[in-house]
Amino acid sequence: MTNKVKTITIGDVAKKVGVSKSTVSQYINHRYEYMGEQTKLRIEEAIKELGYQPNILARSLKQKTSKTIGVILANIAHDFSTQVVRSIEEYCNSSNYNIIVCNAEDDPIKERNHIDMLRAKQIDGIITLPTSTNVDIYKDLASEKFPMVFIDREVPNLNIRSVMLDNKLATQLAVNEFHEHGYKRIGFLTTSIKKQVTPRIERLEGFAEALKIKGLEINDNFIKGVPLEEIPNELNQMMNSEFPPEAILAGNDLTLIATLKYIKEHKLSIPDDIALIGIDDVPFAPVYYPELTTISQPTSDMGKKAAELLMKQITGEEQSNKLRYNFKPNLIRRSSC
Amino acid sequence: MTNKVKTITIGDVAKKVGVSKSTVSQYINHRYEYMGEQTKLRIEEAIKELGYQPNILARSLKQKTSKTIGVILANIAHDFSTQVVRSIEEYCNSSNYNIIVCNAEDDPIKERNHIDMLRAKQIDGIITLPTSTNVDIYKDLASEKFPMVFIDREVPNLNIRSVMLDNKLATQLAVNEFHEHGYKRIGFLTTSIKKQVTPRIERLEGFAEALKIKGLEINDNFIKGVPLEEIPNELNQMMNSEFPPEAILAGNDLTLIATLKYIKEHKLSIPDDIALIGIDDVPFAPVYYPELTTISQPTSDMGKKAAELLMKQITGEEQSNKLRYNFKPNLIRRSSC
DNA sequence: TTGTAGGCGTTATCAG
DNA sequence: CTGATAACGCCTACAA
Repeated sequence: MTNKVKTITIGDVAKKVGVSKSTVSQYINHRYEYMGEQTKLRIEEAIKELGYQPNILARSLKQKTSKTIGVILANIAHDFSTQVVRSIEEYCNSSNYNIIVCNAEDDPIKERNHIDMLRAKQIDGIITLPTSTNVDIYKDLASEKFPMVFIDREVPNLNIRSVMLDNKLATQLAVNEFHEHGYKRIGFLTTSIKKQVTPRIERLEGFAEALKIKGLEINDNFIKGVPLEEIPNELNQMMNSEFPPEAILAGNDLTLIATLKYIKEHKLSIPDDIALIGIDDVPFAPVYYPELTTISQPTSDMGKKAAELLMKQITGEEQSNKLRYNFKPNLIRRSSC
Repeated sequence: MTNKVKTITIGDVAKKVGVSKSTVSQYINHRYEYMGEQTKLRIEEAIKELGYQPNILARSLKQKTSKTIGVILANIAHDFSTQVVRSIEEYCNSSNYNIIVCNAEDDPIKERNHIDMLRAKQIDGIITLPTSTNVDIYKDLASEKFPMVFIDREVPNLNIRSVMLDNKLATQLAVNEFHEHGYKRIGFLTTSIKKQVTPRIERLEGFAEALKIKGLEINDNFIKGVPLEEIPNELNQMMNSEFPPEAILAGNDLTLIATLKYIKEHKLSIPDDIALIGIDDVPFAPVYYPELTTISQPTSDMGKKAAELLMKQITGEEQSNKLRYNFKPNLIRRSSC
């Protein structure tokens, strides 16, 4: 075993100073009000000398709050995830909360394990990013009124707040942009396989609606949600159909790259052979040839909002009944369309 | 306050079944050996009915091990970081450990806070990715023999294992590749401002050595480690010098993108006006025009190794005295050079 | 095979 | 202003 130095406790400090544990505890928790200046200083010194560090576990056990929240990511590989995590962490740290980040790798089993683990660790709340299709996991938590916020997912009848992109608007922005440039046959590709999940539904709705408004044809063969590996196949089918799409909307960063790969391999040119817009403003968008037009999500605002909502739940602060917090996507016009 | 459902404990289960707490504890810890099949089943049932979940905090408090390790990232924005985290988590989860990921945002203060927090939470070990320059923080931990592994950083005389890229080789691969293509004046740009830190030293050494071997000139003005924002400036100076570099080695993903931006803005062409190699195989490298030659790091192997080494320290398993575990970079030849 | 008792390190209550 | 004492939920001897 590792030669762990004997853990030094509040008792050791107390003994050294010659006061009781309670007094030291007061000190640690900054309740100096009725504390002699002398004792205060002596405790301070003793703590330094002994290198004492409070055991948060013990505190949490007693206080029934761990000052920690869990963040479950569907897939940490998406830029969106890491960006959101950054702002969640920033917000939480400034409220003296810590976060435990979990990566579900798009695997519902892992997701459930993570949730169990987090609960067992007595975390005070959970922020979840879009994961798999199994939303029912969360029903129990919801019925216990366990503090929880979703990002990019809504579950009906569950009374859980969601921080969402305005998905309809996102696809509409794209379609309108395509339309302005004269493209008529527009495809929509994404890796989301979750048919029933809000973002997908909304994006499709927005997509279809926008096409309709512009008087463009809706072709189901050009609208696909498939695992990443199958993107090339789908593209192949689309592009080899009689009237192939002239423009493609890529649903996220990974889809975008897969599409670019296809385009490159088939020596197509953007936007002449095929126009392109990606949802998520990838870091290389402005340096690509041509520069890529994208729809950006306000990731850091979204993360912050989620953290804020969760904190309010945890602390029991008053909050509105609003269940959905919509964030506007932003079209960044560059040259791929 | 949130209407938390009364937490149900091991005692509740015991009461319901009509046995003692210890028996239930036995069950939870899979020590069925001397347990009646009956009791076992009844406990199982009771646990389900009550929805009992063990409180890991309490357990950790008793057992003095939290089955959790901390991972401190210098900056989660680097692809390298997230990739490493993924494999660390994978390894740990399979050993029934959890990880707490912290992002220092390149800020030493945040780093220190994270360390304090992690220790207070009684984590069993720490894996740290390259952070700031203040290595002394770790000296205390080292002297306590606190389980710890570095990635991409070595600290002399500290007896802490490090998982490293073979940095010398990385720059040599690049220089050799440049040389083979006939480039003579080669620049090296990176965001690392930590002068004393191993990777930087090694990369510079490797870089200089390789230049020397190839009989190329070493120009200090072409070798720069500056904050990301200043990359354009540095490039500007280099490119406007009398004999500007014909090739640039970008030290990481962010530097690469900044460099590409400069190149684009100045309408330079790759590799004719300027050849380019990036350390870190960015996801868009194969779809860029031209495809980008990169030096990839075996991120997932490195993460796994780090986790493995840490676990051995934690469990006290025998291990070699080797302090540095070197991983070979890999040149991915594409068309930017 | 199961129960009892004590303790892990902290905080809360209430008395002094 | 400070100190005893009893929890928090769990685990581990040891006893029965």
